[in-house]
Amino acid sequence: MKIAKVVVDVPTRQTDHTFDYEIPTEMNVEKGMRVVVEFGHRKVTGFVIDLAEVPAYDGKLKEISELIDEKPVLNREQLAMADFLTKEFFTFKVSNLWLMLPTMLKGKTEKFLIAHDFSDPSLENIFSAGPVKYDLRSFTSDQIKKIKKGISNNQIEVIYGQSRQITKKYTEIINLNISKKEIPNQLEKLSKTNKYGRLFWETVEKEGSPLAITHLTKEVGIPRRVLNKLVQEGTIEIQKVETYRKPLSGFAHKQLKELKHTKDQTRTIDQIAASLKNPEVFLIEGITGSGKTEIYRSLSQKVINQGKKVIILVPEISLTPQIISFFQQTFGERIAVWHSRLSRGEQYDEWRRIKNDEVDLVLGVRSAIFAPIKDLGLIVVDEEHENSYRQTENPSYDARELAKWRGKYNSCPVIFGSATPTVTARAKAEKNVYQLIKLDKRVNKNGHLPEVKIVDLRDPSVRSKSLVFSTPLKKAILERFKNGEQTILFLNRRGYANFLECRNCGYTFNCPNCDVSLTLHLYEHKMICHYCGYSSEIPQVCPNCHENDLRSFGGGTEKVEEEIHQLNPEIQTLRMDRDTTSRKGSYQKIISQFENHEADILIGTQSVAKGLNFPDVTLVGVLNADISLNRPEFDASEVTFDLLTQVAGRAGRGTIAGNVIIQTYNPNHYAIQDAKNQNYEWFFRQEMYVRHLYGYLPYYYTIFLKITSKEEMLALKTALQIKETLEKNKEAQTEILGPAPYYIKRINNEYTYQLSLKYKKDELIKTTLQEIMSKTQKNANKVKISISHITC
DNA sequence: AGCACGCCGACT
DNA sequence: GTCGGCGTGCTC
Repeated sequence: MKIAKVVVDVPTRQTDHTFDYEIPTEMNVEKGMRVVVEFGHRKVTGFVIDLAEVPAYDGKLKEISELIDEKPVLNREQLAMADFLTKEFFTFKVSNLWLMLPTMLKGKTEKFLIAHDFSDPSLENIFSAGPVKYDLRSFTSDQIKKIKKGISNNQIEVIYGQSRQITKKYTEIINLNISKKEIPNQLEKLSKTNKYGRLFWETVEKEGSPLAITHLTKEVGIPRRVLNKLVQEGTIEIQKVETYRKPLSGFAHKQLKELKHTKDQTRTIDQIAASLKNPEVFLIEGITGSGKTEIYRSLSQKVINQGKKVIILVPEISLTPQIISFFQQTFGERIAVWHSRLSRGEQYDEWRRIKNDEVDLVLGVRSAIFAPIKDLGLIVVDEEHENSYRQTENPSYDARELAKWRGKYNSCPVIFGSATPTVTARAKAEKNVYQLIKLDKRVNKNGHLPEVKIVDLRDPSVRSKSLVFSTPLKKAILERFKNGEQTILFLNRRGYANFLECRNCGYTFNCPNCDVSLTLHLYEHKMICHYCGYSSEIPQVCPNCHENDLRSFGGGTEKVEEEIHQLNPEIQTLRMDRDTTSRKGSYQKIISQFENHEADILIGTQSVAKGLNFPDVTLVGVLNADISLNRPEFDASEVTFDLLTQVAGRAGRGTIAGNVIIQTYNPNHYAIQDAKNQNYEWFFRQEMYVRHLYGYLPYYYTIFLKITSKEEMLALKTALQIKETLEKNKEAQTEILGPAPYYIKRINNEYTYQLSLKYKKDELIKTTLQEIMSKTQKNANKVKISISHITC
């Protein structure tokens, strides 16, 4: 008997294993194919991840109902990758398998109903239009009863189908029915006045066939009717062929001139090139402008020349047309891009190009690490410190961990590159787990680092009437405006104010569902909770004492904008935060407006800190460096240091030197001091000391368990039970901290308690966690448990 | 009795 | 995730 081991598309702990199905004799099933199987009383999609001759299950096996794919959609490496993810990140196998497929293939098997008998008039208007999706929520209980009855007496038929249809793009091309040698003959036969006929044959002679019809009609300018006539004559034929939707088709295709490498670049390239067959990890610690991208390009070329392939990961924000064309200039059509702005069709076609071996290099974001590329010879993770490489929503994973995994699997090097590497990565380099390469010189020697000044907000002499600007920053802003230079202001908080208080009675406005204050958004005229989305009107008087003496605290980007206008109404501002960039294209629009000097000041959150390049910006103001510093996360200092270093890099990119002003209540904090001095190595030493002191990464791995319930005591009780189980099944050195209330205990009326596990080496704890997850599934609707495993 | 509702467990 | 089985408790 031929048996398929199937992972069914039912993402729960209890079904997170394979189910055996018999393969019908005529069915050609391979590993990595999707199938439809009967599972209980319904049909679901499943992945065949293994084949066997003997069943592991005692009961009677069902047969596979349907084969979805003619060829495997997942290769062996991807199946193994899904395995790794399940073990490392405690996620469901199916969910991990789905991660590897383009959206267009992510269809579920759904139930549809067709009525054959409209004897019941109330059913007629539901079913007269054809098959109806069987969704209990869309019917009334009365209708459900009738439908069930209809199914049992065969008046209604149940069919199964895939929820998403695959679309392909077709292009019409012309094929010649005559040989090329006969073209001069054809030309001679034409009458003098037949200019389109002449144009057609001349084009075919010059460009060869087949030719796309759109090319002939749009670019060459031959009317369709002329082509139709040629078809009638029998000299040509029109054929429909499938073509790829190419996101790169609009890009210019100029040849890259050979770049001269600096000594540093040559040294780096040689060092990595010497171990292209080893699964080594290199960490390039290179300041901005040290020419890392050219190193990646040059190494990719070497790898591809040896017949191998490359994945280059970059953060979403860095995947700009410039970097795409940089790689395209060398590799032309043989590259694929992968990012969230691709349409479903483009994504599917890029995926197929990669799978069909038509691509040597994949340039993409986090999820590009799943690309089905064969014969990997190099993996690059640029801006290694970016936390966007970690997906926190389920199924969670870390692309950096996967990069290392694929490096080992393919026995090829992995390069992590950053100006400010994660402390964890840098520590591994210290222990020679990674090979450290430092680049501390700029390719363009004219670039200069901006001068960074720290303003101590505790100092009364710098305080002004303004809630958001100190006197030195205010002065600097007005100066730049006078000189016609541009300024970027960074504040990691959107809205107008994050706090509203009655000065008469002290009443504060909190979210009714969460333990947080409501944020005042003047632009939308609402008080909004940033955690659950609750919103209410902006109050005019205090609901407690009815006095009209409300005051706001904790300014956000809207407040900054308002104060700028109060400072000088002539200053033009642009605001870039989640509220102004939610619409498609709005992000790009703000950038180009600022580039064209339509505004003097760009105010924004996170997004203004990263990757932008405005040569005319000479001042960068960080309004409150403490917001990210005070976050209750173990890596708050690291994130702050990275952020400040990045923001500072936005100033003085042109010919005029730049200035950076950082406002803070913690002027002596090492993260702020080291960012001021742009001294990564110093920061690394001090952060390592702190991490050691508190037992955090990289000294200990950390697993966070969040236990959430609508009933607070149930959450706490479950957390305590889990702790007890863990205590009994762990290595001696593993520490379990908590349960402690999550830093916001109540979100959306659900209470969260947290356990933190710290360990150096503990395989036992992982199995214990898997067991705990499957046991507590029983009252999953009352208590939710989520695990996050921090490895980088 | 008749049913609505919630909980539980099986699913190859 | 989804559905059937089963116990509980409410209504007629």
